Amino acid sequence: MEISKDIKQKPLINELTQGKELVNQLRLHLSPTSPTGELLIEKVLSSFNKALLMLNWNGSEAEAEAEAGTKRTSVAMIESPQSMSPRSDDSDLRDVYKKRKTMPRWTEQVRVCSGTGIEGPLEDGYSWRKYGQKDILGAKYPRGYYRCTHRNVQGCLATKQVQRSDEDPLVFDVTYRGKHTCSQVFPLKHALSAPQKPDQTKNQLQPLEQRKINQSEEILQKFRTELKVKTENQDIRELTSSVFSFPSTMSTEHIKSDNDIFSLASLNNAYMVNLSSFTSPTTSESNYYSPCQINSTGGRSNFQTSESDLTEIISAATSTTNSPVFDLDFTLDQLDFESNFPFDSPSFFN
DNA sequence: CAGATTTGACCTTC
DNA sequence: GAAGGTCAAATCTG
Repeated sequence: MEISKDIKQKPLINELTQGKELVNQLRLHLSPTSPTGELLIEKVLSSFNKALLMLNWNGSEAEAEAEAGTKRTSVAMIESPQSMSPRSDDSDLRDVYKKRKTMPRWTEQVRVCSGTGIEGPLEDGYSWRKYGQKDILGAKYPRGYYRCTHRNVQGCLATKQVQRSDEDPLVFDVTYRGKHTCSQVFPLKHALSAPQKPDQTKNQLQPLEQRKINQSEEILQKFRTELKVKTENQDIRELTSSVFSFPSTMSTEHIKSDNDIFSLASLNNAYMVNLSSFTSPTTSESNYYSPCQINSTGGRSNFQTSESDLTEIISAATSTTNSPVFDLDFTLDQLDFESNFPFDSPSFFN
């Protein structure tokens, strides 16, 4: 019992740790003349710490693991992408398997909402290409193998495996391997760009910079929305609703500062872990799924929509009343999407 | 026609 | 030898 709880919490703890790390990086690259920014960072860090505390995390274990993962990653990533070349000799192929073993690896369980009308799969900000599928012994459903679309071009070695759960077909185990080294700052072709509807000229008319800002906000919105997903136990739900309520003012302001380290790429990397994409999870499925969390804008109706619509909903992020019918009942507090919410109010953290 | 998916074959690991 | 993971040719799709 306790063990399974640990298993559930581990990814969350890793995420929080990574979040802290990123905030620290942001701090380093924040203009020293921005006391407001510094204050906000303090508060975000405080929230992360509180969250970790709530998880009864003593800090050593997860941090060590997260760090190990990072280091392992960097080792793996430095290697040249030769493995993508066609197998020319045996040593090349063996390298691939060696690399596979040393790559950081983590698993996420994601519950999805089924819907018959969903037009397409939800993206996680990265584009994946399916390169294989395998029937797994003892598993009802085949396992799908995906790798980064930019593997050939940029040598990005990130891969993931999507395995549908036997017990609950709405649950997918997503195993990620390696981190993205590709510069998919905005792989927005699908995920983060505004829906390319003919009548929606918002993006087309906006200057590039403004679009970037909006996209950043979308990412953060998505980030905090996604983080709720994993909060399958109610204790944490409360936690996330406060901890991850990044005010949009902050996101805009900070990302606009154009500092490289807390680039959108790293942000993307940070939240990527949480966003499991379901690009055709299994070939045998005719239904498309989208993670429930995407629909965590507080509503209650059985929500069937395209990914474009999802993006729209996320970016709109106002006061819709849709929500999944599944047991994951993340009703977001109104304040979550209230951009004017006094995030820096002292009472907020008390 | 380019890029994505499918699927059988092949490779490594255990 | 079985199982998991990857490759790559064939096929599909927009």
